[in-house]
Amino acid sequence: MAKTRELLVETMKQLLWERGYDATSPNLVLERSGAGKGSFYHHFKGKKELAIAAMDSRADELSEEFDCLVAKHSDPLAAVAAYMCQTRDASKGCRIGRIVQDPSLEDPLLNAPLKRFFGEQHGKLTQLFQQAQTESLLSDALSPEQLATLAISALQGGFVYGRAMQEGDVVNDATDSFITLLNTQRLAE
Amino acid sequence: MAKTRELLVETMKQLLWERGYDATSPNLVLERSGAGKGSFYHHFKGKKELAIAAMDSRADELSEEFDCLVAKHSDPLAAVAAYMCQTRDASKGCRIGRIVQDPSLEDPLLNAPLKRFFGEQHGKLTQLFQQAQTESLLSDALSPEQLATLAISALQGGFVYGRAMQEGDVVNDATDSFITLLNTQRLAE
DNA sequence: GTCTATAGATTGATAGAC
DNA sequence: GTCTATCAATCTATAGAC
Repeated sequence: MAKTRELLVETMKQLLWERGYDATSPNLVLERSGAGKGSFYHHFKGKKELAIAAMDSRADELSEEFDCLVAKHSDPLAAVAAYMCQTRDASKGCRIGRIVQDPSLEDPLLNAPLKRFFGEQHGKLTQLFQQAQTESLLSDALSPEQLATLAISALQGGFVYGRAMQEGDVVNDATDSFITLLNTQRLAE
Repeated sequence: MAKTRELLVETMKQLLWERGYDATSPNLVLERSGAGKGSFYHHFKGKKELAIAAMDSRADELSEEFDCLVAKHSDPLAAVAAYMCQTRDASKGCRIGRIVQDPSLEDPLLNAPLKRFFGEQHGKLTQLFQQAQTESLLSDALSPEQLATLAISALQGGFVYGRAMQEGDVVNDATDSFITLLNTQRLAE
């Protein structure tokens, strides 16, 4: 079936989340998906190509989740808060940021989906903060770009810190702290 | 010489920084240090034991750096700012946070040095923020613990985001943004 | 399009001479 | 305390039958 390709991509997405790129072998993908080696190398040139397809798919999925969540809020700062304060588990790691530190990710081809995702995410957050300032909901002590950078970093760093401390909840302490600090910059209407 | 052990630890520290734990093979340590396999397995039970020694050494080194820097500032918020805004390079990664996401770091023995370091760092930062609030230099909109969590996360997340974007400077955008936002919480004297 | 068998390199670790 | 030679396992990938 043509679905074998899709099955391999979905399995790779799961394994990239659980173990990252370097620690995920083609054998592991095949064992978990039930596919055979021949299928794998028929659909993909190798591990790298499959991983790129999986990361692109993951990036699209997370982007869509973000857009859906933002669409539910007319207040741009409420949208940011809703995004940041979703319940997460640092022991599992970020579905996409999890991979960033793998040595192989220095390869520009492998890194491209990550760069695209984080770039787009930064743009979307910048736009929300920009809108909040335009609507006089937010002080201009920081630029929209600075706030977007800090939002992304607080989230990604919360995952790192939480995993190091072996406490999955810590990632939400980090995001909650960011939102609390951000709320001190709200302007009265 | 007894210095071979020390040489292996230093080489491992460098490689853990450059490549993390899983991607660093004993062979690589030996090749770079010039030591032989016999020496390695004479001084250490294996890769894991060497890595723990290297991480403990790194944690002590970074802790000492932090203490030296803090000792130079009587204003606790100036100390935090000086620490956060040191020039860093995300492409190299954090000398210790770099390793957190490696799959093998789920092993509690391997993770212990990281947990110790980040725990201590959080304690020291909490104390600085606590002191700032006691001296009425800082608003109490956020607890000292929350601010410490956010400081650590902004730094670690800045490394992740910067590496994903392949722009080493981005880590300092993240830390600068945190300090700028923190400074809005300074109280007039 | 899928399978099994196998290749060649590298992994972490051990053996045994010196 | 240090060396070289070697091990079994695993890695990414290929070959070739069906």
